[in-house]
Amino acid sequence: MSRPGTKGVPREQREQQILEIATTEFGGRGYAYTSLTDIATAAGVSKPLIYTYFGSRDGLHAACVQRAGKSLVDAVASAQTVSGADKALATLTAIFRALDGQTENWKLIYDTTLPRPSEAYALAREYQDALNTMGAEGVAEVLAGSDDADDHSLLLALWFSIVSTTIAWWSENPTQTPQQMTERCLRLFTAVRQPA
Amino acid sequence: MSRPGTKGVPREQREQQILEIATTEFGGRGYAYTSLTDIATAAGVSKPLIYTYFGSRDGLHAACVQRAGKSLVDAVASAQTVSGADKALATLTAIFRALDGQTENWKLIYDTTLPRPSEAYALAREYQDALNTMGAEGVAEVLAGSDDADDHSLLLALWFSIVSTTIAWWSENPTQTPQQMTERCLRLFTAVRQPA
DNA sequence: CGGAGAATTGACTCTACGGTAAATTACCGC
DNA sequence: GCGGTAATTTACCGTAGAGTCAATTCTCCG
Repeated sequence: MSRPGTKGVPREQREQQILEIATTEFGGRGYAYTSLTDIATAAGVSKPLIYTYFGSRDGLHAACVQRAGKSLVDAVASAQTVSGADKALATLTAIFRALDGQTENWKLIYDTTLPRPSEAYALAREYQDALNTMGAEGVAEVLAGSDDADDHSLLLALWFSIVSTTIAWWSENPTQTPQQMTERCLRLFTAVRQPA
Repeated sequence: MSRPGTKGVPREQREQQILEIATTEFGGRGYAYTSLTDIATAAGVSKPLIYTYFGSRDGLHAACVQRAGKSLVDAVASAQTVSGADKALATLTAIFRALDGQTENWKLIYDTTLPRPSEAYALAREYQDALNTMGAEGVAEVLAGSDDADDHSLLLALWFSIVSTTIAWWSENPTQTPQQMTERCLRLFTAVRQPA
């Protein structure tokens, strides 16, 4: 593309730029289908530069995941109002508000093409669990009477996947506002609750 | 490994053997992380043989998906008793019974590492949809009053993911019998229904 | 103005994988 | 027994992607 030699962009700034693009790429196509060459091209930068800054493909990916994960956790935490009843639904609402505009981050953290097991998956999983735990309290409430560990385990997994699916649905129907999503979920929730 | 020349195994039989092994490999590690060399080695057969019989990696994968998909659809269809109330739960039960021993097939059809979009994904998706539709009737019932298409769309996606997640959980806790799974789901279902 | 160090790249290596060509062996009908 | 055909392999090609080396240019400080 262009000649070698510095362009005067300081490292910190380039790193941020690369992280943003890489997050979009990794999140969009998935880890398994995103090559460093792809990212370098998209970022308008050469491959060796990425290596000098992030060490390896996995290093870059890890950096993206950390950034995205922190951002999501912060957003959800600060959006979470301590509502009394129906904590689960409140958490969903918080997530919807927090996610407005960070769907790339979400897709990165919940990338299903990550190899399992792997370092990359383990790291993403940490943030998944962190976000998960924020909703777990309300979920555990539902099974207050029971002490069956497997029941809790499965219900948590289900909660997990419900959130993921809803977000995925949202990112395929992006015209929806957080407000609308909340209302929609409330409708479905109550509909399911009512005996048929 | 061994010298060329036939070993007297007829084509049909070899094909079946390869299909079985390939299903396990594709289903286990995921499409994105399973190479033909892996499969050939696991099947104790050479790569060109697979090409002669299935044409390409995608050809082999497609054959696996068809086989697995048909088997699953058949099993679920025949296990599905027309119970009156709570069709969704009945379908889940049917799936649990049908799935006993075919978790490999399930993992293949619901492989999340498939590239999207792609022929391979489209085919797997067909069977996902087919299985999905079998439960969809009960799901639609829940929203009998509403005609909001988006509501139906999201709820269907959720149903979808609930089934997937439960199966995934099961395949990580394989000591559970279908009976136990059914009871567990019933417990969770009623627990969620009761207002907290 | 000169040079040290940061920023940046083109061009390379190595490996793994999808796919192919051609040769080899065993079986089966005549 | 013999030739045709089905079954099967070894050895190879082309490509793409991870990772590396050494050279080049800019900036900024003295």
